[in-house]
Amino acid sequence: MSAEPPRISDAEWTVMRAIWSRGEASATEVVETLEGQTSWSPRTVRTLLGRLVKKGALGFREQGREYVYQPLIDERSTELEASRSFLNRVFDGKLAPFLATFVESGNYSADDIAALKRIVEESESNPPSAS
Amino acid sequence: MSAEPPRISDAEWTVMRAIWSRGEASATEVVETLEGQTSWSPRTVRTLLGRLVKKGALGFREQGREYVYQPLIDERSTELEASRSFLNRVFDGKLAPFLATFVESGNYSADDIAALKRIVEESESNPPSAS
DNA sequence: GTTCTTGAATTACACATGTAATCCTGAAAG
DNA sequence: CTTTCAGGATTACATGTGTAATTCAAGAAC
Repeated sequence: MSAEPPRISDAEWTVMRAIWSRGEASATEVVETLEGQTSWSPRTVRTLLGRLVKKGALGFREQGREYVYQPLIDERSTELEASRSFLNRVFDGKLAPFLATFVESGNYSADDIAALKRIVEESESNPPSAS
Repeated sequence: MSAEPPRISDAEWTVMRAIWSRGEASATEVVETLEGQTSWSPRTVRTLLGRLVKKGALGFREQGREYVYQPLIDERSTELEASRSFLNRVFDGKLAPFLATFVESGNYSADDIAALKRIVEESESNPPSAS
């Protein structure tokens, strides 16, 4: 029934995150948000916005001479899909080896540990299905 | 000093994992390994092997009429780099939101929880640096 | 009203990627 | 020796991606 979720490229993720974080945003606002984060020309940002519209990731309404863009895809589920696809590609779909490799390298923070703890506790009262 | 680690594409990851899992492998062996996992033509597999050599991800030695390919890049560090790059793209580099989103969806196994537990315990005796 | 400006739409362009087919060469088969 | 075959090397080709420049049209400024 529903179409496949569009594939979001690397650069496009940057734009989507800017818009998700604001709820909606005009092209100019996106450009401003991304200055300092990237060194893209405003042209480039507009190109990416256009591509995201064509892909069905963004919609827009006209506000005077400008477009105000809003997400048509859900942040959480898009992140989840990307996570799944990443784990499949690199870790055969398994979370544990990802954690092992990642954490082994020391690339995590106290926040991350807190998140882990919460997850472990939760899972104890509400166990997942088998491996 | 050392060159940038090569970017490995989606299809190339499949090939790399096949070779890492065997230590080294001839083209024919890789093709055989991937039958059943993919529906690629043997041509395609050979193309990917060639590209990985050109990228510096694989080396080879001649064995009779065939090449035997071996990894030139380390599995762990390549995985780590991919993980880092993924987290940056999708989760602003932060592990905790990734875990939250991923685990919230129920996409994890008892194994994963066990891995989490181990990590939490370890970190208690050996805390990470600040966020 | 004519010109300037600014957005959106269209076009550009090289390199990456998925997915092979074709070409070339040396070894195997006869 | 001549023909065949199997591998590697080269070429193909549409689509995606990063990164913009150019064009077009309507409102803003004279």
